[in-house]
Amino acid sequence: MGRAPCCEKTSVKKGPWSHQEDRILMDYVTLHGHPNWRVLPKLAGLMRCGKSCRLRWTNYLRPDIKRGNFSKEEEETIMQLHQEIGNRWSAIAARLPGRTDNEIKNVWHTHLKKRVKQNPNPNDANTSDFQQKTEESKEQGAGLSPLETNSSSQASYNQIDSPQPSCVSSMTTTSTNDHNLCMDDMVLENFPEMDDEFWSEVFSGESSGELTGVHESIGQLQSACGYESDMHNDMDFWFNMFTRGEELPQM
DNA sequence: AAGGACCTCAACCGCGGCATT
DNA sequence: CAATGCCGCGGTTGAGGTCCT
Repeated sequence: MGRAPCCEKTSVKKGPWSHQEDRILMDYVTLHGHPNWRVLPKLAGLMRCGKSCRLRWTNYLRPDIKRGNFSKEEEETIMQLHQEIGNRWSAIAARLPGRTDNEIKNVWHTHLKKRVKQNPNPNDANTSDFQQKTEESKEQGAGLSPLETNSSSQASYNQIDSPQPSCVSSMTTTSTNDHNLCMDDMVLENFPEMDDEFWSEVFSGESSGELTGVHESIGQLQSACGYESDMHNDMDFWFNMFTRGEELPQM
């Protein structure tokens, strides 16, 4: 007997995620967590396979994802770890906070593999011709890296019903604009760890109305953004924070 | 300016491992 | 212990963007 299909292929939507689907998934996971990916789409009202939802969440919607170009340090780490443990992307991702295995895999296949091929010693990788060439070509191209181009073209993400994933990247692709505070930098400074536990804690006290320390910080952040802290506004608040790149005030 | 070649990366697929029944 | 179900991983694909001629 073969393995049962992960979902009913007929009634399942495939392909790029729409803005609305992102919102539904994010709202649902934020409120209820993801105890069972298989039934989650049904409960959330999404015409997606559970796997697809999990992938979307882990690769894009998760709030602790760091986006933007990989730093040299990160690239070196990837090359070193790859040399040590091979194609174990998830293990490598575990050593690079905020990076996903998919992202690392892509970077490996598109850049690092070639670089390593050309220069097997990772320590010398920085000086390889390939990297110079790559960086040169990146700097050309209208003066924007692909990601920057991406995020700028998606600056009006909330107006476009586009399946683009970089709702988060518009905030976290930082460096060029100090005014656009990086969500990671800003929030992580205030909150030690934003993992699943964090998020469940964030919303766990909603019904009781009890504010934990985390809630207080969030409350401050929300009021600084002009939000009142109630259930409905929490939803809008976090949605805007993570998907629309709403600018954060200094705390 | 056009269009073909190449590159990037989001998303899908299938499989293995582990937990549960 | 076998069957079943779910999750997570790694490989692969294909659409869209960019570069080159």
